[in-house]
Amino acid sequence: MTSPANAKVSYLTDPDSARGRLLSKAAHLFRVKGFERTTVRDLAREIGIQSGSIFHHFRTKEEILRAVMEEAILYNTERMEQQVNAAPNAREKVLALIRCELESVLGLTGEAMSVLVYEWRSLSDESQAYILNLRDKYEAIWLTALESAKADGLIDADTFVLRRFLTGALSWTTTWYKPGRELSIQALAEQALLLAIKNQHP
Amino acid sequence: MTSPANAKVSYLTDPDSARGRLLSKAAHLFRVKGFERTTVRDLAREIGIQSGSIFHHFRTKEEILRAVMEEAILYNTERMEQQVNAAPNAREKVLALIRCELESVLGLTGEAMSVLVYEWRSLSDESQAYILNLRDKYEAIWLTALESAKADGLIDADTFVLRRFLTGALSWTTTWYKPGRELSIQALAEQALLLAIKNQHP
DNA sequence: AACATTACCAAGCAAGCGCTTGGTTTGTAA
DNA sequence: TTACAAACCAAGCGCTTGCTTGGTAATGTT
Repeated sequence: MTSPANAKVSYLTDPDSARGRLLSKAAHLFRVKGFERTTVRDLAREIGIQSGSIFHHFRTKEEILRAVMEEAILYNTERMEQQVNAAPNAREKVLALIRCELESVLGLTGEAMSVLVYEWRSLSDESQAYILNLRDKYEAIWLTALESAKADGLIDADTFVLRRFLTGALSWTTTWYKPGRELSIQALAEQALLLAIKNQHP
Repeated sequence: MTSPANAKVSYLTDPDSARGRLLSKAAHLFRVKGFERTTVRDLAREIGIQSGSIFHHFRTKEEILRAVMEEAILYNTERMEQQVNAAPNAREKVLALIRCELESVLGLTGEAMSVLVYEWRSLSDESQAYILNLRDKYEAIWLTALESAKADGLIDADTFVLRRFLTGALSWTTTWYKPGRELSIQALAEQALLLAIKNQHP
């Protein structure tokens, strides 16, 4: 009974399991302190076990980092695919992608996504290649949507350059955005859409 | 005669001096491997001295990181001030700032600027406060220019949010931009200006 | 009840880390 | 020549690191 039939979120280890708790604590510590500055003793203390016990669940510390990144990107790729398919037109598709990426960066998987962006260099070469492959699929969804928006005349800029500007702009929100009364994620997404698309009401 | 009268770049330690060489090698290694993964032995090997000799120039490893960041931000704040003052109107001022920031991120001080952005957490609390103070002055120049562009009707968006989007978009270029035939920094700056300003020819 | 598997503890090893120390070489100037 | 400081070396100390080991408790499964 490890995976109930009505599991809401695939690809994400049950957060009540030992592995799930370990991964979410790891994402938190890697985010706050960085991967290198986080010791297995820090992580063990946070979970409430001995440091050696961690290596019952993962073979190396780096494998924990890799699992954090893998889960985050698989989970968000799936969410993004769903929402982009549900959107009626190119403009809404781009808006959905922006909102999705903001939610993934600022919401539940925010810490893991930050780790994915900022702790990249701490992965081994093999892990980098593996995660890069997952990222390529994620990016393909973006480029398809941006291309169709350009075909509709909504975008002037080069879509590759635009996507990269957006990647930076959206991921950087994690350093300054505080979920408060002033600015909702939806409002933020609409501000970001203004960066990409020239005429809001054509 | 350590500082010649016709020094082109103030705030930047002479790159031929021991300290200057150490700082540029440090910026390089911190950029490529990250601060924590770079050992003083790595750094010493790169320079060609013994690891202990580093501590003749800096008291701690963290002090090296701080010096790398300090030099980069002081140098670029001065350059930015010069160019923004030389620009004739609000649009040109914003373009100059964008170009300046791209040049600082992609050019000579690129490695140091990346370190400034990505190794922030490795600074001690005191160093963070000190560098933050320098960043505030840097950001004030940006906000002034964006405000006057908004007053001229060139910008719709909230200037604070826009600046933060731009910070992310521009600093992220360091991960993908390769100086080549296809896309010059000037062209990239103009693409970025399209993000910020609605009507290029009002 | 018997077994098998999973989850964990307690202790510690080997390696690598930042940094210190005492002494030697190199550069500059009187 | 002498004087002196800056630059550097050779060696290593004390500590922390990721990870291992051999064993014990908890949790199903038959």
